[in-house]
Amino acid sequence: MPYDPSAFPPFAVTVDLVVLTVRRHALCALAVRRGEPPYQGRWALPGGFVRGDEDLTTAAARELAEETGLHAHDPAGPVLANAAHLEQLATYGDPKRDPRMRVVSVAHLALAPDLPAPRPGGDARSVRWAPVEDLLDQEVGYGRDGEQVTPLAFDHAQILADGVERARSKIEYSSLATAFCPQEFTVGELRRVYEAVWGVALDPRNFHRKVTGTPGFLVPTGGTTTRQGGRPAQLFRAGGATLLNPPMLRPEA
Amino acid sequence: MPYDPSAFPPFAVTVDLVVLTVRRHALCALAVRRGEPPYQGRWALPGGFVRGDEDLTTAAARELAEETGLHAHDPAGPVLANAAHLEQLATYGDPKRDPRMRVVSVAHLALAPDLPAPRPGGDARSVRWAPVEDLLDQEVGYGRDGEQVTPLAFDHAQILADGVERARSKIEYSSLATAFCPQEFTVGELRRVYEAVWGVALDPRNFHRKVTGTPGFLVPTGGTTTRQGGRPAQLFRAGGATLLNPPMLRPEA
DNA sequence: CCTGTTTATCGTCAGGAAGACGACTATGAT
DNA sequence: ATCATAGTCGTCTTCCTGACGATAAACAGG
Repeated sequence: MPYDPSAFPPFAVTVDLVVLTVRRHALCALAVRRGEPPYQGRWALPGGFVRGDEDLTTAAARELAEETGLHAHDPAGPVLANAAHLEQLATYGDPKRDPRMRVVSVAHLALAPDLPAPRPGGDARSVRWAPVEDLLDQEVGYGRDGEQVTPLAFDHAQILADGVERARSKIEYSSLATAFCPQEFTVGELRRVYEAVWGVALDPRNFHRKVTGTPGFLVPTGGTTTRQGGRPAQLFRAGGATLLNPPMLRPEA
Repeated sequence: MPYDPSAFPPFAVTVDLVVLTVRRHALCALAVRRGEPPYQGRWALPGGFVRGDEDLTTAAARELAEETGLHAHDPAGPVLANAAHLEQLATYGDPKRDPRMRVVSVAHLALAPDLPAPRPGGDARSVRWAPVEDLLDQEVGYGRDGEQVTPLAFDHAQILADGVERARSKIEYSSLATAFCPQEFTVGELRRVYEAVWGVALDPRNFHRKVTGTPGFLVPTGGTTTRQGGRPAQLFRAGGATLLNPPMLRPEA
């Protein structure tokens, strides 16, 4: 394949973001409202074009920062307060996925703690956190304020579903669930993350035994807190371990 | 983002293939020799441009068929003799990964049984199966015939490493290892697949208990065969189950 | 102050799965 | 006949999990 610009068709390349967080015991995703056709007025995943001199991950981190103010977590860099986990998810390139032109979208998955000030972007009406089950509802779904939130534009329902499935399976065998937690958190808060992402109830005693017994998963900080009423809980931060062995088992049924 | 062709830079989009098989107890990948610059004469992964009206998976399947004669396995279609598992792996888009122009490559992973007639493509000198450890050797590596096979062109060493890691982890919790086997195979042959992919030795008795005790993994065909000398073994084919629960545990250390 | 409620944490017990490994079986090679 | 090679069946111990009782430390309300 010699270098011949006419030998290949030009593509537009975008990054789309599945940004997940846990709010009020529910797994939520970031959605933006489209201002122009196609799919004008419909909700979509945040994203944008990759620039000519930009790496894919860089483009995803830039879009993430623009939409949420979150920084992608750099393992080599300093520990940031507003850091989110960011990884590539999959690439979607159906010739008809965008009616305007041939667009290949490299979807990324970001996991973020619940933002203390949930002010993603400047325009509150055009960006929102929505429970993923509302966004993925097969029937027409409505948000808390009664606004229609589905179906998502383009193939974004498929992308979101893939991202949710990736998150659900990845917290089984990695310590990624801590990406949904603030820097310091309790075992109960971590358990509620698992419960929200998986949509199941977990036994608090067995969960406590499992996470505290896995070396490198949690590091006690020494402090204690009462955040939900009840007995104060120990505070932990994420340990260095990234892989959980043996994994956290997701209840079947 | 209104439709404005000048608002985004054009990209070339390619598919690259990590085609893996098990030959002579070693995990091998398909490599092609480059005929033109850049990296002329170096080995690379097979791949090519995505056509203007083509889905990414379709493009990968087309390249796979062109290079190997293998068909991508379609779960809805008939059972083909020369069927390989094909899935998207990851996308690589560093601005400098191709010195000629901006190329985004959507890498795919294919798993194939050892071909009875290992004649991939027409030109035997330009296509070969090479053990992945030779291709990934940090030092300059040489193939069986003493020919230099590393370093691979472009970022293909990274792509290959990612594909190998995907295969290694995926056979843990799925029945994907059967994709390396012919339609009918013995427990011992399946075990040698695991041993080759993971590079470890497994206990034949525990392995036998595990795979025959997992419902839906293996279906006995009734026949028996002696392929390696020794007592004849039962023949099986892959069952319908795709997920292994509990998973096959990869020995640590 | 006392009691009930909530959340956290520790302990116990039975069942299942896996690693280590002995034993037996059915072929081919010498 | 004997040995080597592979396949298959069992046993035993250990570890992990799920189910669940019990205790601890906070708060709310009478």
